[in-house]
Amino acid sequence: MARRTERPTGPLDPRSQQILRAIIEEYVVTAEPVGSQTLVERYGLGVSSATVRNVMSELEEAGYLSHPHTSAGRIPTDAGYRLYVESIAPRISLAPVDRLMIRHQFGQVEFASEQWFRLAAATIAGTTHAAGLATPAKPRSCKLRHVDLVAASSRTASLVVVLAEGGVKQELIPLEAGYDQAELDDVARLLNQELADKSARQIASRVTAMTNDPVALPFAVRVAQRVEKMMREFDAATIEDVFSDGLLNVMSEPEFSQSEKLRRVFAALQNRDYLGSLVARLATAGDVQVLIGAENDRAEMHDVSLVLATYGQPGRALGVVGVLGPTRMAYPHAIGTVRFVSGLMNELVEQMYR
Amino acid sequence: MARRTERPTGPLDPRSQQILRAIIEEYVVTAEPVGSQTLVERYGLGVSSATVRNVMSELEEAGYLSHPHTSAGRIPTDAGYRLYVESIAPRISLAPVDRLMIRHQFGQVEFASEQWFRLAAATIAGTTHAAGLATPAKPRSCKLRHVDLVAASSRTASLVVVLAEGGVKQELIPLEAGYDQAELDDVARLLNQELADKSARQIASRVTAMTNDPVALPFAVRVAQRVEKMMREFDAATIEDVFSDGLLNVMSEPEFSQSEKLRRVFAALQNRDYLGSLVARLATAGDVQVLIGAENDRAEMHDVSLVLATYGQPGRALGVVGVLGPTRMAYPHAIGTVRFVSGLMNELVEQMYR
DNA sequence: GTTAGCACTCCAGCCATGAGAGTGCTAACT
DNA sequence: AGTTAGCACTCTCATGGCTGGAGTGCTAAC
Repeated sequence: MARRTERPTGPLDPRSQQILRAIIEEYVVTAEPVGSQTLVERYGLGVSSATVRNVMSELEEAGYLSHPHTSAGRIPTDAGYRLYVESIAPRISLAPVDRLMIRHQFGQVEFASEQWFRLAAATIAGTTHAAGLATPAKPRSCKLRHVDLVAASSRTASLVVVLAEGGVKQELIPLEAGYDQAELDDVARLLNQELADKSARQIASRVTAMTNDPVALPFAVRVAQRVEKMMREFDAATIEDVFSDGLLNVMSEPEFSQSEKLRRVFAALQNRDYLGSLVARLATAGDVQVLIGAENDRAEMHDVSLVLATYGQPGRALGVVGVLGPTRMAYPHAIGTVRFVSGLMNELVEQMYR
Repeated sequence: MARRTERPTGPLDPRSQQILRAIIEEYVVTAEPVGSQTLVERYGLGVSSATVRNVMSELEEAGYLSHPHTSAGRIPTDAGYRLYVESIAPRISLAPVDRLMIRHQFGQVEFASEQWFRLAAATIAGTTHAAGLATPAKPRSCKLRHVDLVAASSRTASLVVVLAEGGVKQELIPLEAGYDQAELDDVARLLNQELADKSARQIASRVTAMTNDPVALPFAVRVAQRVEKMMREFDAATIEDVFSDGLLNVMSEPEFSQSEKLRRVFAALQNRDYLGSLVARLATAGDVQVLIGAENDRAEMHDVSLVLATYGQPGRALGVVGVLGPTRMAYPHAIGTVRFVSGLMNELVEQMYR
């Protein structure tokens, strides 16, 4: 209680910061509690282990470190990582070697935009040895560009919907009567007149009008309803498509050798709503965002950290790239990688949309 | 050595079979070696534990059972499971409850064929509590139906390729000059004349002809090359798209609580070639195929079993559905489910392609 | 061919033990 | 006042011996 007054409330003095940093960097590689001895040995601190112990106990009291048990070394708390990340984040930039490697990988794939985000996830997973996440840059709300009807067999047609923003979706649709391609073209032309360049909402109202129109061709109405449904799906599916790569990397981390925790993480990732809400949160923030352990809303994610950044243009298309790894993660490298990749993706999107 | 002559070479007598079956069924639920005592208690064998012990040691000598150590119960070997599966496989049919449930789930999704195979994987994972696998029914080799060029921005166009078999693929393509939609339509019309209803091979030769044609429009040639590339990808990507669901289920099995083994399995699954070769093997077999433990080529898969079946029509489109689980797996239910789902998928494909 | 009985084997859990790592405190030093 | 050496103390982890129990394999009797 007497010590209460000593509790540091303001920013840490430089030495404490240095020690915190050393502890984190040591722990990140060893995955074992760090003792005062190892610290003075491996990092040139210029003080004795006793002094380090004093500092460590202050840091613990301030909430930046914790003790698995008495007489064990310290491990960083989420707050410790947070402080660390904030102190280093602004001046992180990725090593030239890594930049070069990533650039090279992106050089391979041309303009097949569908593939960018997969590549981003794979690249991130590769260089960080954690899991890479990426979503395609889906437009906010999209307009129909063009509808296409192609006979696939005598009983089915393929309905292709193309968006102004470049997306495309295809479904099969049954035909009762023996429509031939010319008739399908007529229907498609009609629908394009009615629906092209309209948003999902506008299409919905046009389609209800058509549905109630007694002279409308029933087949055309059916197709129109289908188009409306597909447009609705486009709108809803902002982030449905999270691509992840390298979850296996995370599996081999020692803290996840008992698979139960990781199982929960996987399960949480499959929940689309969760990632959707994350992106919503990110959309406002400019730079790389780091969510450490318990800073994640979900209990399942309390043992992992996320390093995320958006890419694309706020008005038009927005996607997310990021890293998922243990809280004991090489943050500088992860942040550097995510920052660099999101920048690269920005350029690519820029190039794409003029 | 004296016993050598007693070694059973022919089929097992009924009682031995019954005991083998009981051991397997007990082991499948408990995941612990099965002793002679428990066996006579829980299964009405009508003989004493000593007799069971005799039979068990015969079964072990024949290679159907094994011993983790002396004085432990028996566990089935891969050969034991194999015998068991073969003895029950022909007369397995799924319980009406399960049939109903699966039918119901398939009732929800309409004609969006793209989604069938995902649904199949999810359904299988759900009812078997193991991992569900499914590939889309990709056509053997496909013909181009139709090409579409739509301006996406002043500098990019969206190139949509539609296959006769109903597939669709989209990529962005850069425009240097300020093409407008009318010009794009012209190019598309030209390409459709040249390339429609042709296979990937035929398109390739047409495109080389165009490339060498001095009067051909450079932009049209570029697009044609792109189309050719996309067609090649369609052809190559027979099985690239394996959808798996419920790998988490397998993670929670006791034999995989040390995650290393499972990690290997996941890694093997990511290798497309492996699954491709599996499908090739399957294509010839009519019914459900079961691959137990070491029967899998890959060492990584020696601790898991696969229950697989094809669906679709041999000539046209072929896909695979299946279960991946521990060798200690509820085979009857898995086989029943896979058989039923593949039948259902057959019907759906039938309906689709007339 | 089947069964009861029994010796034997091996594992899993338990406890005690000791080494090692690391702390926290106190008293001396600068 | 801050730093350091010294030391007692705590806690974990690996080791080894011990015991109970489960299950087998064998033998002799039915």
